[in-house]
Amino acid sequence: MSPETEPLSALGDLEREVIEMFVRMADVLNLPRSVGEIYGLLFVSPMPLCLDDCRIRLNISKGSTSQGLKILRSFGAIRTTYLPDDRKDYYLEETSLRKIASGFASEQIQPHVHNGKEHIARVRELLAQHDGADKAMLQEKIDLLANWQKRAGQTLPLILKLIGS
Amino acid sequence: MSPETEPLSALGDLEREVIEMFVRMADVLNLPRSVGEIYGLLFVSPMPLCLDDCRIRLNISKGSTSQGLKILRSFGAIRTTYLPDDRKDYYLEETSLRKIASGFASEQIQPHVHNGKEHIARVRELLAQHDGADKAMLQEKIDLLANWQKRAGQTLPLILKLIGS
DNA sequence: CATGATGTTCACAATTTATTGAACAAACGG
DNA sequence: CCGTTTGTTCAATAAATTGTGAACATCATG
Repeated sequence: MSPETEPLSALGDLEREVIEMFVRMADVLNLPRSVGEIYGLLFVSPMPLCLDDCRIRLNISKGSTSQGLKILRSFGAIRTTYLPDDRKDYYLEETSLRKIASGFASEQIQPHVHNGKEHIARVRELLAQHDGADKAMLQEKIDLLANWQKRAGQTLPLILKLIGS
Repeated sequence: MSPETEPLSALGDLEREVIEMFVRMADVLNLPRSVGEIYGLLFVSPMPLCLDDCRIRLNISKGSTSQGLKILRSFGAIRTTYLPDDRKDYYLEETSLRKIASGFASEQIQPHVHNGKEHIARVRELLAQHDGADKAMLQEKIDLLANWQKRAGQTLPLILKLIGS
């Protein structure tokens, strides 16, 4: 009569709706759809789930499930729990937005920012060698670019502070 | 001898390097590569460029160029200038990070956030109809989700303030 | 009008990214 | 050791995204 809640049953309307929200978030964050699905499922689930629970309920492949769980672990969006007398890994969603955002920032965004710094250094070298009427203008532009870079780098940690606990 | 600076010549090392930075930024922001290329070219260029200048120097198609300029206009990353005695549109990069970020936020991010609100309302409806032992837990989870949504919505404008002028 | 210059659109092609599933560890218990 | 359970990896495939270029609109000018 009432909708199923066991991990191996099909998804109910409410679960599907919540999962869809996370699929959209995944899209905004440029993560594979399956990552959103898995996190969403764990989020609505009242109990920790193992790889096969996720795979079966979401009807996705073993490979995608394994990859998706790995990505979610990589920025701390999920945690592992060990159930007694069970060899399988069970997963639990992290519910602290700050922790997730922080993990995401340091794993998926910082690398780009860091890389950007090296790039600017390289551009500055090239500018030193450069001769021409436009040199002054280029100097200004590159300073502006470095300034953007700096502000972006400062803003990230600030956002995390603002997001609070 | 010294590198070319005329709009119709091939790209110099410095230009290529700067453009590559913007291509990477485009990637982070989930925009097509060509959009990054076009903005980068306008950014390093000492003078406004028209569609054909961009197309030829970047060696991309007319279609991509037209689309890319449209996207950049859509969130105010570039502006149009009119040169006397010339029917063509010339484009100039916007150099205010605040303006660009603000345009990007309202054009590319807000829609998702807005959509999210409707979604939560729908989930709440479904929860009202829902019976089961897990109802209390789901209520908490959905409240948490709504809270995230709210904080994300508040954080966006705050970021823009922090980015300053 | 006819012409040429400028810019947009859109079906198709090329490219990139995600998913699948089978082969491969690893580890446990008999 | 062997078979079973669990999870990972990766080459092949499928799906989604981006780029192309030709056809089309627009408009200023003679």
